[in-house]
Amino acid sequence: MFLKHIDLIKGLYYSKTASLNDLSIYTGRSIPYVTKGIADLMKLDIVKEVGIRASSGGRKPATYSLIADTGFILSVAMNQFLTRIVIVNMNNEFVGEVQEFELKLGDNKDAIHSLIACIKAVVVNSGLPQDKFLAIGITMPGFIDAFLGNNLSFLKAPEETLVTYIAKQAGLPVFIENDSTAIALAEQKFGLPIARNNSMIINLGWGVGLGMIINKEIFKGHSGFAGEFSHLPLHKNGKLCSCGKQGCLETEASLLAIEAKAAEGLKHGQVSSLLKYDTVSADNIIDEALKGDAFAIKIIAEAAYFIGQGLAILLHLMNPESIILSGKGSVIGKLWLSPIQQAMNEHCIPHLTTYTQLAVSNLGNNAQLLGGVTTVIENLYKLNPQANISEPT
Amino acid sequence: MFLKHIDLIKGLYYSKTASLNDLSIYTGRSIPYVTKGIADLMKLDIVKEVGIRASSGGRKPATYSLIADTGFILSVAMNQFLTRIVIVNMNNEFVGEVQEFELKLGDNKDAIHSLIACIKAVVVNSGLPQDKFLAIGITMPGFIDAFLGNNLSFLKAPEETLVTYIAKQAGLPVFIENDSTAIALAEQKFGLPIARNNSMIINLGWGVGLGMIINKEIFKGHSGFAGEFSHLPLHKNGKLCSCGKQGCLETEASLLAIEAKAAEGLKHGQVSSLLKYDTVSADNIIDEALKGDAFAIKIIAEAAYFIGQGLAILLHLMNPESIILSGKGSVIGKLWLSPIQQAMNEHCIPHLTTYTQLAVSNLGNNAQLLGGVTTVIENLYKLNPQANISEPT
DNA sequence: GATACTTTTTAAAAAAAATAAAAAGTTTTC
DNA sequence: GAAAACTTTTTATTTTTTTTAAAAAGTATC
Repeated sequence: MFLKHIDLIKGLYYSKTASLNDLSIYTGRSIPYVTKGIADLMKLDIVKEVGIRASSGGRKPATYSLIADTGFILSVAMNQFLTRIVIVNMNNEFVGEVQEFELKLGDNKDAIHSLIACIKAVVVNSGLPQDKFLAIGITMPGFIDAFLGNNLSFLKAPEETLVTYIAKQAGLPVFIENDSTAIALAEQKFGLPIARNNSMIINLGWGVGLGMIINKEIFKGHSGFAGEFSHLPLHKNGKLCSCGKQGCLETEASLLAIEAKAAEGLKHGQVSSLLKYDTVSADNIIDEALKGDAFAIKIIAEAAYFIGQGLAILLHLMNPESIILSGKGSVIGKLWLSPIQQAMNEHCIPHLTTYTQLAVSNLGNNAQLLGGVTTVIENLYKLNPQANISEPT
Repeated sequence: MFLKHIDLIKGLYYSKTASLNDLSIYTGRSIPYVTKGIADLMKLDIVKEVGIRASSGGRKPATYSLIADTGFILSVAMNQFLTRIVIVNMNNEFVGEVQEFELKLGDNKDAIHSLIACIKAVVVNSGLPQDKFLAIGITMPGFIDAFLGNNLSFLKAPEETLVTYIAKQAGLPVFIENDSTAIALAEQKFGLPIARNNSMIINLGWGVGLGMIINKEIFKGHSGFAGEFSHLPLHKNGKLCSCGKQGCLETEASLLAIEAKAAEGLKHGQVSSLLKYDTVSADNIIDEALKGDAFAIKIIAEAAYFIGQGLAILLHLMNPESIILSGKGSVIGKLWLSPIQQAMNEHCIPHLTTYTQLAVSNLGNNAQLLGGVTTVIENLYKLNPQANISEPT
């Protein structure tokens, strides 16, 4: 009964409020079918009617929404150094503040236990009953095997898959996804309209990630490794990359590369407001660039130009509707835009750039957290319904 | 009645012989539905039962095929210099020989009229009644707007679209497609099994074309320009490309580039069996390379290495199941393979190449012609059925 | 060589979509 | 400014398609 209507729940979740007609279009099913389904969900107290919407001519449609506290999702967004956790209700609203935990992913045998402790703490401190949580969505860097539930790069679990281990410890279903893929999911569902059909989502972070939306769907390639933008062999700089090769794009264009360049510059006597910090972090550089520090702006623009070079290649191959700058680094979106556009124009077939819009995400630093939620929603059909959204028998 | 069963006709065309169960899987419809459909098509004398197939245990299935002379398709495969035309029946068999016509596409105001004359000649000489032809499928280089039916690069028609003009002159429906896309279509339908789901089809010809198969479907991008592999900005050689930029991949790796390099080498005193030709053509180079000429092999290997460099980028981004070398140049497939594989290994993240198979097409020089046929079959639903496969009323 | 297991085909029931009609608004027009 | 014409949503009915079940026709095994 409940499982049959998962697509309606997804449609309502992503649109927040929808009419029967909207849902018929979203699900691709007939209006009578949707009408019956919504009636069922209202009987189960999962959906409620929220009002009548204006019409451009014709009868005004009734609109429906999910009931916000029917269930909650725990979204866990990890990067190399920081883990952020938030609780989200069925109206896609954050419940309480985003909580941050310093947690080093690489070279840290204890990472998985720290992670579980953080998750438990957030669940307990929320004051919400455990059975109100639908599932946990964890998003993080690395080669993720979402099917088996393992991260091939970080967080090895003892003698079972990462997902089953955390699920057992936390007492909740767990789904995992790669951080860049998660950000692409978030942009697809909650971002700009031009990001929905054919879009390249760039994750500006400690690497330069790429999530691809092709024909409205996330594309991960034959074995799940598509979108390795960060390791495109574009430079002959001899710099060794974490992947083992030399000259990868990320050796010149990631936040890590920017940090290194800043440190190098300051050591050689660069004048900059960055000098006031003991050790210069990416966050410092972002802050000072926003305040107008010339040196900070220059090294960001340099990295942006290299990203633009890579994007020119992407443009030739994929001819996307849009390229969206998202992830941690996108909060200084405007600083990236013009050098990227410049590089793209220089390196593309004439006029090819006119078919693709370059834009900064409107999701800010929340993209990855929303991607974790989306990962759960997309996997809703795998949950045993009785365990969570209870169905009157 | 007929239109409803187009998907069954497509399934039978591509598989040549199929059981009801095969067709149910192919069309995604239930067996009762397929059973009724095939019965309908048999009444219309479009399909016949061709026998009973062996079974791996259980009742032997009846198998069905299209009746070969129900209709014919004219496939026209053009390149910069040569146009090849063949008639194909409903069992995907060539009827008569492939006919070749020298026809220059670029800088030739008369090209469209020459083309129409060639088509008319083939139709008349076939001795088949005009109304037995379903449609004409024309495949050629250039930016093709398959929706409107225009080639933005070559063959401008006076005051209407290219498709409507040729259709009017030839008295038959016309569909057009880009040559590399057509080759990808042919590989998808008639090529190796590994080319069906996620495959990059390389068209080794006067340029280096790319047709992408993503999630079992041809991907053309947001505005139809995806797959511009030939113009990836990978070289700093200063060589001007036909696209207006410098250093495109095709300036080093296409048959045109190979011709130029051969001429250059011979002028500077290279020892080679190529010296016996007045002007060296790509066909000569291919021939002599096959016979073992060291110089010919060397320049082909050089070009192949550059293609491999480009493919490394493709591999990082798309993580395909396979890369298929197809098109005119694939007849010397084995000469390309090892330098391409070498370059891919050198420029890819370790192990990434192990997930992708590199293979030479089994369709030889027929890929583009088969692509023209496929273009027609894929557009079958647009035809007025009564005009061609006649339906008893 | 009878029994157990597969696969295909046919028949009956259930589900979903397409169609048609009704209801409820908007906009146009005289 | 009210009636006609047009839109859009909702409800009811019919048709199409799928699902389920059963039968038919083989193959493999002990």
